[in-house]
Amino acid sequence: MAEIAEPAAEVESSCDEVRSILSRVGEKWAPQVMSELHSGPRRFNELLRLVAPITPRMLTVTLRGLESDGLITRTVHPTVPPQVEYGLTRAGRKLFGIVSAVVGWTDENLAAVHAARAAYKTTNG
Amino acid sequence: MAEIAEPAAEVESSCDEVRSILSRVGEKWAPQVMSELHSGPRRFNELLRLVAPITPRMLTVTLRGLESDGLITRTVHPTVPPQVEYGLTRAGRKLFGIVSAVVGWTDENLAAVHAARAAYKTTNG
DNA sequence: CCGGATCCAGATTGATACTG
DNA sequence: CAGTATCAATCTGGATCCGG
Repeated sequence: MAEIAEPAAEVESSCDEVRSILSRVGEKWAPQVMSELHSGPRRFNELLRLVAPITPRMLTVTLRGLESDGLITRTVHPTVPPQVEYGLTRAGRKLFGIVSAVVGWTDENLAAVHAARAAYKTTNG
Repeated sequence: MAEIAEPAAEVESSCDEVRSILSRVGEKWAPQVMSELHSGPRRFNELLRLVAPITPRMLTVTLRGLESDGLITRTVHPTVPPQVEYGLTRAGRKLFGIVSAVVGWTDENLAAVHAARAAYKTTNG
């Protein structure tokens, strides 16, 4: 299992890959979508309601992005009306665990972040 | 110490804050800058060389962003010529630990990511 | 030496309406 | 149900030149 707080020496090596992942989960709606899928597989319109007020277009874009990086699966059931189910892959679940660590960090450091922002605003514009 | 793989229930609460942090460390040059500062305090032109080929403007923008969130400190030494030293704060070091977890994830799942991208390209675009 | 100011191209996001 | 199409607005990163 991946440990955090490792000194990290090889940030340079796969640097672009890391950034692409960081950017992916940093997209506007990605964390919420992954969070909902972490509870279990969901269908398009379920996500549309759960991740409100996301638009259909942005949900599609977000899902396609996550799918293209192998973080979620898209399963089409050839029924009438059509059913499409989205779910986290194993890799996606692991990555969401790390995102959760960022959530934990944010909770712990929220005061510090706000203080820094206020101080920055005071010092500068 | 923050543990990863926590189920994460409160992603909604501080959701915007989490996203702002995710976006911050997902900025183009932020991981490299934090990586260099993790080794110890650096001056502007040192970073300019180490994080090449970053431009002065983007280094300034990146440093200001990280500073405004309390992830790095900016210390001006009133000498001639002026010296400015940048360093990670305690919160910044912790957050970089989490970023390192993403680096680890990327190393472990690089093959899966590439396979997913290839498969996605084949199926679609 | 350490940036700031200006201008610009491309990427991201959103509102709205429509379809197999 | 599960998306697409189109248009507009905003944000981001970069090139270049300027200043304390």
